[in-house]
Amino acid sequence: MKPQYTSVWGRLAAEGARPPKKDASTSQAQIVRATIELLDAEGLDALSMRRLGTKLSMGATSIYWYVANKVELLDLAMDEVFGEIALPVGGGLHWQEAASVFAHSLRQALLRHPWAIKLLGSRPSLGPNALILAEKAMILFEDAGFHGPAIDHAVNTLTAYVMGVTASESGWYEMVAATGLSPKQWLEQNESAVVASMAGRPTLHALYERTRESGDLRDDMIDRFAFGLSCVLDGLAARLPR
Amino acid sequence: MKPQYTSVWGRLAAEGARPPKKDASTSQAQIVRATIELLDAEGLDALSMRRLGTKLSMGATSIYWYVANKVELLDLAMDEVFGEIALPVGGGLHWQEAASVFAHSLRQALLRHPWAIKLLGSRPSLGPNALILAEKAMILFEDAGFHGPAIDHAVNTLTAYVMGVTASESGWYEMVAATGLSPKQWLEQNESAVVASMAGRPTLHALYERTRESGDLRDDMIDRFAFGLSCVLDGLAARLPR
DNA sequence: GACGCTCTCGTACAGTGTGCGAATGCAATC
DNA sequence: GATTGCATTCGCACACTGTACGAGAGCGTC
Repeated sequence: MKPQYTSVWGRLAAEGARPPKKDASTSQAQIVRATIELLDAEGLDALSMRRLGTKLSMGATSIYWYVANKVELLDLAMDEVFGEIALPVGGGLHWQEAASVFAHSLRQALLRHPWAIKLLGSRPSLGPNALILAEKAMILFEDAGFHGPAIDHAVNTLTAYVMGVTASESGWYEMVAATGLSPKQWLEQNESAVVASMAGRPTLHALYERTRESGDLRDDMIDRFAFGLSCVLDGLAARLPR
Repeated sequence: MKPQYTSVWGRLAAEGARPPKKDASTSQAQIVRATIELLDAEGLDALSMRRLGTKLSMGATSIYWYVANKVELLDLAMDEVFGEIALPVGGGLHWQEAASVFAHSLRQALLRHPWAIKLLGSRPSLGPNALILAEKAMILFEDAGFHGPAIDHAVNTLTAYVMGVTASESGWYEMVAATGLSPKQWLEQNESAVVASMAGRPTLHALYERTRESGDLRDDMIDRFAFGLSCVLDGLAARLPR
């Protein structure tokens, strides 16, 4: 039975101490950078190999010399995003502060690259930057005093929360952006529809009113994020063995 | 400026008290049901209008009589999933128990329909079942004693956590399933690659060893889920005004 | 000059979502 | 019963997708 590679990383590792083949790897880096630019600017659906090729002034199929296929390219782009995320470990910070920095950094990276959030659910992250980050996260909670499986559980709880909030936040932004309206305009324009659908749902309706009247929606989102984050961190602290 | 509909729900609400046109809506229900069957059985990528058409014994383009386009169809399917989720409210349960039931139910629904998790990040959920669920969730935390924005924050914290863990859990299952191997086999087969990539990352490596030696991976996943869930619930409880 | 290796790209194939317009079937009206 | 009109189906076409294939270009080494 031949081995089944499920990602770039598996393939690379299996090929052994890979000869980096300098030119090829720098070209690959350029391709990945262009990919991220295109994704950031126009979204996941706008990325096609042909468009990427013209952006790079090369034929669409030439890209395949540096990259096995489109999902591998996306894996590489994802790992680049993981490289942007800060996790200050070993700097004398209290673990809750370090975890908070990490959480905010993760959220911001995902909001900067909304396409990344859609890919997160699709495939596990096993690239070098993702592994470095995972290792740092585990060290963070190990130093905090967790042991054994609890380390893994703590890391997962925190990242799961951040990924979850950020996914819905970014989904909301994208939907609004798709109409070309500002969030405030969107709320006003859809007022009748939303209100109608909320007939008989007073609690939801009250939330809608609060949202519509609030000042800056981005600020609300940050408050919301901070609320949940402190819940998670408190819950983790309560599970620290003493 | 003509209104920009961003989803089925906006369009339906704007069309006013819609004449349900009985035949059409039952056919739409059949289409949605077939869609979900196809998605469950073969995944998001396998859903094409042509395949769905043959499954329904109709031409691909006939589907467009009942459904405006593919993303609207997916919105409808998503809302069906929301309909499967239990949230026992007003039954005399302690709020933490009810929240826990909800969390497990949400996780299981998403694991039953792994495609749904990938769509969750893409667009906000505004279908009728989603709204009912949101309303129930807000009532749950209102009854628990939260006030004002904290109600919304509590709901979001809990659902964000569940969505986040479940996304990575299901991503892992999908990746393993794509190789046709069992999770145990996958770990064995990829041992050398994984271990190599974890050189110099002792903490991560220790996690890998624990995972590889553990009995049932599904059980581990449930433990992990329960750990984070209790963190979140504890954190929420600590924020209850008293 | 001949080889081999790295790299580019044109062409082609099978597939996608969906707009359009012609065709069908069926119910109500004359 | 014939005719009209509407609901519904569907074949075709278009522009587009990822990528396999194979022909070629440029270049360093014998």
